[in-house]
Amino acid sequence: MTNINDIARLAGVSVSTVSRVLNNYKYVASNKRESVLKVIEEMNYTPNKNAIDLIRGETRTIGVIIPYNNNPSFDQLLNGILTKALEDDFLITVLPSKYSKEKEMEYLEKLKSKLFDGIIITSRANDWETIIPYSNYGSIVSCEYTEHTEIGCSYIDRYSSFLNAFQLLKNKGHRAAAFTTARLESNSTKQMLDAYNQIFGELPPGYHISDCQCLEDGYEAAKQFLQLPERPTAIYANGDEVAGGMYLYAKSQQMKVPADLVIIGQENQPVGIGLGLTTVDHQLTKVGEQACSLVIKKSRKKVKIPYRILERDSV
Amino acid sequence: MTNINDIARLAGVSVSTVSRVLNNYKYVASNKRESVLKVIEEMNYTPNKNAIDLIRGETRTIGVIIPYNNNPSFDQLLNGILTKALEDDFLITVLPSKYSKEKEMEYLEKLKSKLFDGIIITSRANDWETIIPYSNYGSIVSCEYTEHTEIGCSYIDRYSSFLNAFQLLKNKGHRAAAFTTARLESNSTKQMLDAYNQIFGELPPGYHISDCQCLEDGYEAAKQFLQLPERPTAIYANGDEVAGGMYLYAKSQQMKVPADLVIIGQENQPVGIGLGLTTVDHQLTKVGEQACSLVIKKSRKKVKIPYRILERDSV
DNA sequence: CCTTGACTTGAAATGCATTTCATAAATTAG
DNA sequence: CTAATTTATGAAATGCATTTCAAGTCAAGG
Repeated sequence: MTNINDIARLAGVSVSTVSRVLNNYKYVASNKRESVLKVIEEMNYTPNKNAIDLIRGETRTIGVIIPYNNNPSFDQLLNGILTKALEDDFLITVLPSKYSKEKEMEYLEKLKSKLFDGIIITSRANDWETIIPYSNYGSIVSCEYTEHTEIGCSYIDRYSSFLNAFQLLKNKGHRAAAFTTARLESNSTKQMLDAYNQIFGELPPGYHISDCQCLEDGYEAAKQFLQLPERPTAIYANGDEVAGGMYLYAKSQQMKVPADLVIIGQENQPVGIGLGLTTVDHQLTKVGEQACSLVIKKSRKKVKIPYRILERDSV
Repeated sequence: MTNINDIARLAGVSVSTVSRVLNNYKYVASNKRESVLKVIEEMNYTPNKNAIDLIRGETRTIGVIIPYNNNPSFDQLLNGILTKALEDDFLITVLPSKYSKEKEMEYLEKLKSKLFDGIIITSRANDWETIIPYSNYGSIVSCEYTEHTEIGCSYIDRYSSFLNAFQLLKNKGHRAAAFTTARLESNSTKQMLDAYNQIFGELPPGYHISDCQCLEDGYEAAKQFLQLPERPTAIYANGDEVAGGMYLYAKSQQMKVPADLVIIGQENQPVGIGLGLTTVDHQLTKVGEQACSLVIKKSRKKVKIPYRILERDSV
């Protein structure tokens, strides 16, 4: 491979001058600039990006930790992040964690090793205490709210959105509701339980199923809910695909939505539009865009993204 | 920042020895190894990955060119790629192109500049002639078939799948079918037109609408199709989300699927499962996995991934 | 005519870790 | 008890481009 020294030699100038040409520095005699460019062209030379990143100490690359790479919510976040990164000429490296603490640390180590200028954590397995020291090595932005001042946040007030959704159900005359969540130990699940308690009081046994991700999970969850002795009249699903599965199960039992069963979904996904499901749209694409914007600006601001409830025909 | 020289000095050894410890080289006296590790611990040292990549000449990072980052088909491909990359400890950088030739070249230049060990092209804007020279700088794998021996391929025989889908419709008694595609100038569209011609002969005017991506596009397409003087009895949609939109439009017109209108979708997406749409599943996740596997192995093989038709209730 | 500021250029230092080469000591084999 | 390995270590070269520093030229201003 030809490098900057070869170019300098062949063009009869110093490497400094070649570097100046490469970086469009003003003060280079035009004849020298010409001949350098000519040699670059002839030798088909491209500067080595690793050398540049090494000396500049930055890579214009952002790492994005996502637990699952086949999950529509994280796809929405990633979509927003990519859009913003493209605008500002940053690269995005996707870091799937499967909620493994070790994998997560491995990725944070890569921030420390100068591979990324910053990291966006869409969801995490480790404690903040473990993560925060790494904010010394690059900007870290979270898609979940945290008090810690070292971490920028682009977040949703989920507690409030859950409160609103449950209130909507209560207003329609339901005295309880079943619901699904993703990970049992997540912050989001905690907020869900709190919001439920706030609106409906005690949760009837069997009214909460966790680890739901996809349409099939929703189908199974609905089956379980509807086999309970006190079957729920309303269900909140943590995603429209999950809600879609519930809808299908209800249909298979000759139940009508919303007459026999009310379903409310989340994230405004295509299947929800298709089935006319009412949904709580947390606008994850916007959350992603904002997160990316914060990490690029090395900002530690806390930015709340508004959610909205899209009422369709399932409530 | 502390570097390998600092560690060497503080541990009273040479940088070579520190490097040996770092890379678990066998022949290091255990007492020296201990003291090096101790200093590394104390100084909270992490080697600079850019320096390592520079000298090793490889990054264990693969770039993935995708035209759209909010498209379910490309999400499926990416999903497969990420799964395989995680297994083999490679990183994935997502490179959105929007089918811009310039952006694409920019990304290929990054391969040349040693930022990536290889590139996966899920779909392209440039000619192969323009792309191929870059295969000298790293392995390039395409998710579309090409004769060029420089390029590895993990591909689907779309012509065959379209042939099969149209034959299915013909067998059910349809004498023509309308269909949607993504980009008009894509290879896939060409194959579609050829397959149509093979099965049904000449395409009735207005029976092909391009640039369809999402549910809303499908809704609009169905509207246009069903307003034609000779309205089609069957439609092939380039994606289940598009098909979902068609389904919705048909419903809005009090039409029954499949009695009044037959719809066949593509890629086995959640909305299709939800609506019970028959679909041509090209198994894009597998295509992605295979593509990633090829690029990691620097293989130029041509691997055909089998498709399958999932018959549900819309045909 | 001298000073000042705008140009122009190259040598050398810098960023950081790996790897080759040379050397030497300690074992093992014959 | 040699010869051949194995073990152990450091100096120096290597990968590559940027940036600072020093120094020189040239033209304009006073």
